[in-house]
Amino acid sequence: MILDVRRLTRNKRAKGFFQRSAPDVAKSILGDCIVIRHKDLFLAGKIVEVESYLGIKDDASHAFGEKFTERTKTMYLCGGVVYVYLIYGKYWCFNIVVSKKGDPQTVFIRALEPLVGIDIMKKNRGVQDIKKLTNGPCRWTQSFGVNKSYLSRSIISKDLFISSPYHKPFAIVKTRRVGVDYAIRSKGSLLRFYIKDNPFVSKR
DNA sequence: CTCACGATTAGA
DNA sequence: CTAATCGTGAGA
Repeated sequence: MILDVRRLTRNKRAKGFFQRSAPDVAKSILGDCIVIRHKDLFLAGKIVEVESYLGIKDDASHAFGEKFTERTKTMYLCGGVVYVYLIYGKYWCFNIVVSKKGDPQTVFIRALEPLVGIDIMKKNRGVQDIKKLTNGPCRWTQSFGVNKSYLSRSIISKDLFISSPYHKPFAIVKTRRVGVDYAIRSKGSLLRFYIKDNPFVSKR
């Protein structure tokens, strides 16, 4: 399968795709590619692991109980923009805001399979092992050079978009979300989805 | 202004 | 298993 940027651009996901519930978007985005322009080159990876966050009623969500702060206000925008935040003082977590304006649901991208620009990813992350470039939520963002400047950016643009250039059939595994045991009420919900047997899914 | 902490990772 | 590391948010 040849994956050039032209082909990726032709199959771009449109605005309406993101105006649905987080679990719906999360499941249908599996197997898609995320494409990010890095300087004058494009980086791309296949989305192999995601989680959905349900917003106001989800006690694992930053927007639980209608929490509205400088950080979370982006989550209340209309679906189709990026929500990034810094964790542990050094890593960036990348989410896509979905659903309608005022309903802060998000899809958290946890792992990719590297496709285009692998040499740049190695350089950005300072790691040579391809298996460790993108197999975690803050590993792939490091490889792709994601930082605070991505906050509130559109996920339907020339330099940053989701593409569905092909879809080989695959099985989807549903599990509990990772690292949200503090969420008494929703920690047991099956809101994490990944492609069965894909070697780039993050380790527990 | 102060201070506890995290949707993780690397390393012992 | 634990330390790292700092912006954010809640509270004084």
